[in-house]
Amino acid sequence: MRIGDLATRTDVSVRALRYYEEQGLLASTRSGSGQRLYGDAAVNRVRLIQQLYAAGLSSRTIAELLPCVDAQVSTPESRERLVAERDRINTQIAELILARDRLDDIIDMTSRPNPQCDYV
Amino acid sequence: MRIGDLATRTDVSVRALRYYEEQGLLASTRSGSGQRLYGDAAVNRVRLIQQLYAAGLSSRTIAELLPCVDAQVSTPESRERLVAERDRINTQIAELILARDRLDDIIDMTSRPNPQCDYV
DNA sequence: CTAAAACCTCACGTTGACGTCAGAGGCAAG
DNA sequence: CTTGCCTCTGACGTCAACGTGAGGTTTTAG
Repeated sequence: MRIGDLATRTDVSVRALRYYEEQGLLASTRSGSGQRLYGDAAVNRVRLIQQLYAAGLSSRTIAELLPCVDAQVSTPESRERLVAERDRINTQIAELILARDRLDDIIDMTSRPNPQCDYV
Repeated sequence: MRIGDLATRTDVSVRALRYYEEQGLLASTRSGSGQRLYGDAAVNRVRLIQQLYAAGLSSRTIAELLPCVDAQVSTPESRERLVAERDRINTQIAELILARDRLDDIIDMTSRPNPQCDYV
């Protein structure tokens, strides 16, 4: 498939896909005229990349991680890295839950008609 | 207290505090010579701001929200905004959990000695 | 055959939350 | 009174993940 198809299937922009390649996250073969060609596996690859981005990992970090995923092997260093990222995500989840609860409080607080303003 | 003290107490940079003021998030009185002065309440204010930033809200959104917090009143529009942000955070939490589980899988997968490589 | 749509490679623009440096003034201690 | 730290206001720098346009080639539909 060509880049436009992959973009449609993954709901990621063409520019982003080229960027992923530039960052070493997504490989492609080229047609005779130089157009990028992808196999079906690229769809899941892009989804994985998106998921890792969503988790707050940088291109650089993802680039260092993907070879482990591909080879299904991790060195002590990369494992340490993976665990560190997971812990960071856990921390971030906890922060988000706190913030959400805080927002809930604010919503409750400001939604309830203020007793001091009630009349009759 | 002066800005350096507030920075120390909240573990937020002096530059960030000035930025918050610039964005209308944090008020200060001024000394005769123009230095910013803060009351003790500023500490919690900054913490709230940090929490909302951590939740992914922009300065602009926070600026529109804080008056509601202060007045403990929300208009239908601001309430809608608050609920939308909370939902966004919930979505983000779900995404993070997915990503974390994915990372866990990767960690497991790459940590377990590969059976195909075992010998004797 | 031709026009539209998709693709290519530069390469500069964007955005947000600050970092950082410059140059100048303010303030408690010795 | 001066040394040293804190503070002030600009104002430019940063960084990441793309967006966007230029200028040109390729593929596809009719």
